[in-house]
Amino acid sequence: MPTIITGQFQSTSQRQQPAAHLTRTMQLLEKTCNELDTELATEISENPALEMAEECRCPDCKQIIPSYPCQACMNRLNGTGPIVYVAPRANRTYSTDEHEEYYSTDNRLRDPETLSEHVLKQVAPSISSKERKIAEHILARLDEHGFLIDHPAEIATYLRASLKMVKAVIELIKRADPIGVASQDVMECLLTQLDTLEQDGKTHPLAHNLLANFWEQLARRDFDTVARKCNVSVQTVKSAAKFIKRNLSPYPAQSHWNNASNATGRYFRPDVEVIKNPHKEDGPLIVQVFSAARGWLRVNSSVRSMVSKIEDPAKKDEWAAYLERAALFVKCMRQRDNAMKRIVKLIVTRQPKFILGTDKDLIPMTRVELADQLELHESTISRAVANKTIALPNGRIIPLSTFFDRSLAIRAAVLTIIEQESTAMTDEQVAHKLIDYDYKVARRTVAKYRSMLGILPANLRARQLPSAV
DNA sequence: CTATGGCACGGATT
DNA sequence: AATCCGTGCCATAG
Repeated sequence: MPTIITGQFQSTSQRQQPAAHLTRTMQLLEKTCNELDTELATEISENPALEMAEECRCPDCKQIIPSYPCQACMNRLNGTGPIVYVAPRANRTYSTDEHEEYYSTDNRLRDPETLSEHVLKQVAPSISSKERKIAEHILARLDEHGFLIDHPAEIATYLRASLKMVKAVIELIKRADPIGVASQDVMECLLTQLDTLEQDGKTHPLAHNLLANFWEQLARRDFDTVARKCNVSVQTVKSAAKFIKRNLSPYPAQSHWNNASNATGRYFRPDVEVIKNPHKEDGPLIVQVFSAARGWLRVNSSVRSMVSKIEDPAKKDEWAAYLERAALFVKCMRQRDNAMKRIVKLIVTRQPKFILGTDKDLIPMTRVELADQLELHESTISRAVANKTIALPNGRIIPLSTFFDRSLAIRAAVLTIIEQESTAMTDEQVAHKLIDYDYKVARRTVAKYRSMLGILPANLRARQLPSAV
């Protein structure tokens, strides 16, 4: 068996590759490390010729090593850009303090669980099976903020349930952990949260009235008018507003996990992790690409030697097929890991400032550029990046696709401009200011970015930016 | 009259 | 081929 660890696949048609290898590798490439885990488990259980050795081997040089990463390979790579290596998920070294928390207490990293599952778990025990079906449907129809898309009546018709029952289930869900989830709008959500707080005895006398009747004025911080109409002092109104801002969150999904861009969830355990060099402060970044579970995946050698001794031809074929399949799987798995490694290495090499710095340090790049440079097909990059997440040294876990976000840096610039403004700037003015930062965008586009950032328009933004609506 | 947001078009990206 | 993104045009609110 020739070794394949250095194998790369070419997009050129100069040599017809066996399709099975290629497609299988691509399938594996699409999977996140969590999905790969289950894939691997079934493959191993179905195929006796495949084994997961306990010994720890370096995926690069294949030497037996005491722990990841392979010291020899690290030394070899030292000095030339980031150190990137493939690591099994279970075996982690480099547990600096800040790094350790990823795997223990930090609840962003518990097992993957979507918002829907999270809520369903809470309400399920106390409802009937019919109600449960309704709950499932409702939870499947939440938008990215955690609001209900459909009208309750629609749901009732669709599921042929009574409107009363649907409403009851919604009420129940609204009281579950991200309080206010499945509300129909911001207002309903806030009121629900306030209600729950009141039941706990924590409340502000003015809060309810303010929310229900003076939301508009509150949003534009027009405290004077409110104070006059309520017949109380401005100070009281301000304290009530402060109470609201501190204790209530307009978007239920956001309080649950801060990354609003993924309503589908599964953004918890990263596929890639970048950490600072624990030995040298300014040393090369250390990057782990997580692969299948633990240990060293290989074809079981005792099975192989046994097969050659089998007499019965039918039996022999059967086992030979197992062997072949195992070899294929191992090969594809290593190709997959190798491709991931190369891609991630290039990304990290190109974006050190973003990884260590902030959003505005992101250098725009496209998948095509990477594909050219790595001599891979652009769809290969797409697969490798899709649905994957990366943990940055500062603890944030973001989608790998963020690196290909054309406008992230500009949005960051918009944010800083507006934060530093003395008087509220119109979109036009912001657009003009952006030229100083070497960004040329239309006024309309600034408006889009602004709303993406959740910043109110200039006329409602007299002084500061409350993060509401 | 000005600033903004909705709609939709076209070009780039995947 | 499908999707995403920036932008222009136009209606509307203040």
